[in-house]
Amino acid sequence: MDDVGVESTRPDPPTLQTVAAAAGVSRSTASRAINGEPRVSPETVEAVQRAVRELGYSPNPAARTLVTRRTGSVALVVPETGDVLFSDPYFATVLSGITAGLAPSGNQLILLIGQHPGDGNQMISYLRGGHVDGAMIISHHRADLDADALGKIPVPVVLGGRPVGATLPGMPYVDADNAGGGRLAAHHLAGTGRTRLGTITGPLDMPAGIDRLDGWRAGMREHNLADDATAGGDFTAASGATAMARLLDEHPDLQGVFVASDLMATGALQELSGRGIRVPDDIAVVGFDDLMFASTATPPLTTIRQPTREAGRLIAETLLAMLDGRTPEPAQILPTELVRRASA
Amino acid sequence: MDDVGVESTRPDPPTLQTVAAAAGVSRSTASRAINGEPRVSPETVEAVQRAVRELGYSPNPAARTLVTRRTGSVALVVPETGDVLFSDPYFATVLSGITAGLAPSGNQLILLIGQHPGDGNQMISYLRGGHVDGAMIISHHRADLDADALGKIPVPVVLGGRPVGATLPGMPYVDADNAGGGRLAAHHLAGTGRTRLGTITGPLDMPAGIDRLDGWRAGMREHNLADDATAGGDFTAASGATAMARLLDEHPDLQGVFVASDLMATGALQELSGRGIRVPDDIAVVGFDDLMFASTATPPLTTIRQPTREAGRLIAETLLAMLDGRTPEPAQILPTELVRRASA
DNA sequence: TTGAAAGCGCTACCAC
DNA sequence: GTGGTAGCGCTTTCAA
Repeated sequence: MDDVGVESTRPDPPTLQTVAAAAGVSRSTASRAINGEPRVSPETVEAVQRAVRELGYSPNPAARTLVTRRTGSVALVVPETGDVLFSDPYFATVLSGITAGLAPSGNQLILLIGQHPGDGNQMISYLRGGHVDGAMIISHHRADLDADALGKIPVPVVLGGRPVGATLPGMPYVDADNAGGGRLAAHHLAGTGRTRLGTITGPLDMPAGIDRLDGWRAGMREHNLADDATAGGDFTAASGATAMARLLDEHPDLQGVFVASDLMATGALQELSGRGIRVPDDIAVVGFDDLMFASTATPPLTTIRQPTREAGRLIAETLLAMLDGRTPEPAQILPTELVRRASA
Repeated sequence: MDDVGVESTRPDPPTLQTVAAAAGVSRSTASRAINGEPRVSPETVEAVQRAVRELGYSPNPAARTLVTRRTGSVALVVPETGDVLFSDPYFATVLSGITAGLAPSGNQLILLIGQHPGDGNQMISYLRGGHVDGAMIISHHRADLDADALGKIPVPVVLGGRPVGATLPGMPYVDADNAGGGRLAAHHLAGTGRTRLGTITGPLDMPAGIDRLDGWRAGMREHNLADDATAGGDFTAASGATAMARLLDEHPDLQGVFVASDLMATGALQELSGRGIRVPDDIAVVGFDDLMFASTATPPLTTIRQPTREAGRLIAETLLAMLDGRTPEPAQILPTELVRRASA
């Protein structure tokens, strides 16, 4: 046994060559056996598999990507800072749907999280670099979607949420029926006989913020009610409390409020409780999302349910379809529904 | 202009060859210019950069990785399901530290999240595949650390948190002084004259759970107090409430409680408030972490602060040092301190 | 069913 | 300071 190189330097990992030699076949055949191609004899497959096992071989992904032009991974882009991302259960839920949808394909999910607000375009350069086969972009704000920049992404992209302020040909999106949900909230609150109603909106540079407000206003109009009582939030609990305070100060006669997310609604409930205002007796509250918080809030939240997990799954499946060369629906809208609990 | 190929098929992206030709130099020179190597004439650099810009060239990462044997990315492994991950601000904070620590190196962070509890070993196979240059593993449970499996990872690994139930040579870790923090909590509560004290622990298959309990018990012994009142949680708010309920039922004379995380403490506070028990008058509460929740809780939490963000940064920097060929300290322990607020 | 050989795009060594 | 050339590990024609 030659023992060159006394240094305990890490040995080179086995290559396809090593495996082929050990199995007594050529590299080509070894490759075919490993990739499960049809025309390989059973005993050859067996021999190769044994060699793989014994050598602890695993294919070099870079080499494979170089020739197949497939990386086997897709990106999930979230142009929010980690703080926001991790404090809203919406993300956990949509992410679980995405991983579920992606699972059968064996693709690896690469999560790109914003470091600083507004560096969405920096992420886009990552997508252009050929690191991934496709991408999903969720929770985007208007500023994140520079149509020119997005257009240069050389891989399929699916959006979670309608793009706002940009036309993006060939870039399908999956969204909930936010406007329909806003209308549902309006109808429900108006249906209780309350007439002085207001809303706490999401960020108005996001489709989820804009469309829920639009739906709410449409509903108000249908009931001939004023739609002027609004305060803006940013989907965080703190902003919900602040907005609630402002709404109360400006409209002391308020009887009901539609809050555009459950997380903000928890903040609003806290503000109401702090002021000794009873829910729903004094003011009725309707939320949006129906995740976690809604049923455990005090009182349990009446809310508009959107199928968040299902949306995640659909986003992933749509991307997989595109990777497969199929052309998906340009827009897939999921229904929302009212869930009655105690708060309204 | 030849117009072969009528099909509007996506044109091949430019390669180094294309750039070199456009700049009137060889591939070698173009490569050096692009990688900022010293010995290239300024005018050459200029010409190459212009060609890059005009062609919209970006280097093929697979080809680069194949020859340099560096992927330019590192993995963050979190063997928790998305739900847990996204509901505890601990992760947001440690993640922000990690991205900050990684930033100067230009490495891309790849987040590997558990899909099902206990598939930590599946992630390990990803690490073995040569996709990344190194890895960080945080929030690991005993079951996630199979020493044999980890030993086969061919890249540097840094652990966030002391490994439990396994000796892992060459695998450094960064941790807070959890035991010290537990003792601090014991001293503080005992120092208020309360004698009937209990604790809500974290998961006892995690170092953070074990060590905080050990420290607490040591502190209790030093004050000659009984340490039998304990209930176990899993670091979620819900488990904190459940454990608090159990503790109250089993020890009606309880005067103070140390809860091993702020998130669990919020659950405990809710349970106490629901039973009409006043904090700190009837029962004093000390938490652990000092993130977000602690100061906004009702009442504001007295807690043991650990430098979470700093830990994240240190984890990243330690990994970078290893990628650089340096040998880091096998263990880096960060100090904890008592933060006095209203709850104890 | 198998093997030989070309080549994916890039870096790095060597000469000049 | 620059160019030629070999080769990273793999898949994929093309022949046999």
